[in-house]
Amino acid sequence: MTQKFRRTHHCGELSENQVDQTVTLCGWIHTRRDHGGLIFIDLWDKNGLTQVVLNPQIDQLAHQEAQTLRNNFVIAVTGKVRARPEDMVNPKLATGKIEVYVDELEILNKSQTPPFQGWDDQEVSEALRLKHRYLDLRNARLLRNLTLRDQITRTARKILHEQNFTEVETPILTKSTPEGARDYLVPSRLNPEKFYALPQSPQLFKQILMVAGMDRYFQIVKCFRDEDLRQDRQPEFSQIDMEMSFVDEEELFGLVERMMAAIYKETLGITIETPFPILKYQDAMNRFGCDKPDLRFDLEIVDLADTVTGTEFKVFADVLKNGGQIRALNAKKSGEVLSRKALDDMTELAKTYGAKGMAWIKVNADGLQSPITKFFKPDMLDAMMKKMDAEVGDTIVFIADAPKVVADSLAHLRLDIARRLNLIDGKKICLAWVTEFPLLEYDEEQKRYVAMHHPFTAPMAEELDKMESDPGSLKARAYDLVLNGNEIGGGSIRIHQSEIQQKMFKLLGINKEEAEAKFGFLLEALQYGAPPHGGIAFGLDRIAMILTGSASIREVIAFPKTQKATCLMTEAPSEVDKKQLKELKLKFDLS
RNA sequence: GGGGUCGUAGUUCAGUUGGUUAGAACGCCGGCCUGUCACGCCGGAGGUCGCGAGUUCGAGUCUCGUCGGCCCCGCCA
Repeated sequence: MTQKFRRTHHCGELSENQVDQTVTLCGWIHTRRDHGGLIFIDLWDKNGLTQVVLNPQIDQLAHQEAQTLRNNFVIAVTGKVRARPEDMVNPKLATGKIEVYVDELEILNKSQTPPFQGWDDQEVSEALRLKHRYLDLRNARLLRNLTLRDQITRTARKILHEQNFTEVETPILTKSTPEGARDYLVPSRLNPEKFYALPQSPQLFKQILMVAGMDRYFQIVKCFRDEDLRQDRQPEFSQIDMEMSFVDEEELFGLVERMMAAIYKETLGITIETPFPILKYQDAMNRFGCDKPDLRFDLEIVDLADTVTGTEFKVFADVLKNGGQIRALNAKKSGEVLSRKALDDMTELAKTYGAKGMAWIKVNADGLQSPITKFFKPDMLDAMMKKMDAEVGDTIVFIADAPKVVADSLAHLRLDIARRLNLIDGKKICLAWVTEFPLLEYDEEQKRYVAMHHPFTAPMAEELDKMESDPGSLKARAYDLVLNGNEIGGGSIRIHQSEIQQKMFKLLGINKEEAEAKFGFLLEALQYGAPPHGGIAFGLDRIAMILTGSASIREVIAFPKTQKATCLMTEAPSEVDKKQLKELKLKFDLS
């Protein structure tokens, strides 16, 4: 260190206890108030602010030098801690009862005028914040977010180590595994025309660690998926990834619940209830229209098919005839809030999920108000209203369409209604397991089944015999952990027998040669004493986002990417030297 | 691939029906100031209105294209 004095304290830790001590503080000039005679400086580091005072009567030289100081300069000051007189105490500052009278001032570095003061809570465009992330990260909110994130990983590591887990690193340069998201590819110089892929998850490696007898593995690990970004999706993100041998759902759930409880306790001081409720996939879909329901409020979907069977209302009749559904939500006591305009907006929302429209009935004191009541006979209308438990002041919204459209639309309308009616208690924490997912989904485009979770997920034991006869009805030993309507983790009990794994590939339309080429190493490993095993992976960024109450995942990532997957600070991705391309034997097709 | 929205001083924004020299606040620069803590007072500098076409006597304002930020659909085993 070339500076004259070594730091003795952080800004923000001095109190009346250090009065009369000589201290050295280092930090950034947050604000400077030059009174001509006295100069006050609020000196900042990540621990807080301390006011330092330069008085020409104490040190002429330091005071003179302080006149050249500007915001954002990095300085070291040495001086005596003084108690502030009663009337000069600043109650807004943690260190407001003291100040440091400077004897010596050293400028450690100057600074350009920054484009914005990171410390302030002034609204600055996110693009500018990302370009100068080093300024932005000084903001107390972001510092808190990153600190909380650190507390999450620290707690997870602690709990998992206590439970005899070992953290093992798996490769970042690995093999491209189709089935799933797009891979990020890395060309291999030593193997021209061949590529590594960045892992979408350490899935296969952690299973192989189980074959190795590692017994309990975890890793806090970066994963990569080359898909479009969202508020809660980045191309590189972090997982708390774990896998256990000789485990079943019950044991795994218990362990995860202890980990989540510890995380809430350590980060926010909140005690959460365990065990978490378990919701079957099909029930979640029927009641909430999605597999990650927000359980902080009650509003549930009601099926009206039985009630409206035989209706002459063409829209409903046609949907029923074509195997569709008619389902509805009752927005209780929404009379005032769900105006005509609001209902129009909700219709637009439903349309984004493929609905052709949204029917509604308002239950007014003087009768029903609706564009569709005229199409129904009174007794059918009565039956519908009874089934919906409709009372004066309620609004019923209907979606009639194919099952997927009905589910998607109503799931989002449910959230929309909750926001409009203020049904969500922000303090509530609703964690739940969703289980018994279908093993397979039929992909219309590819005309084949694809794995809903991934192809290594075990089917439920009692259904093994159906693998050939009725694959579409198979259920998986897969589970998601849902927190306030967000999927924060997902996993499964895996297939540990190579015969079953091969059957699974067959169901997915992956033939022997293909399976061999893509996953041969796993199939081989499964033949050498693979224990029964299962695991789960948590989205660390999402958990941090929810625990910090952040609006976006970018608020809990130090250096996030934009929606076009670029980094505004480094300007990655960028063009590279021709020489580099040549070494990699890469050329672009410019046709 | 598609839909929406935003882009004006360093920053956050205003800018009327298309009309003279594009404004404010904060920040910045200079001066004054010994108890401020969002210090105060006085003065000053600072603009390719994202970029490119077009319409018009005249465009920050209207049209088209394009680039970028954000939100969403598709996509995300």
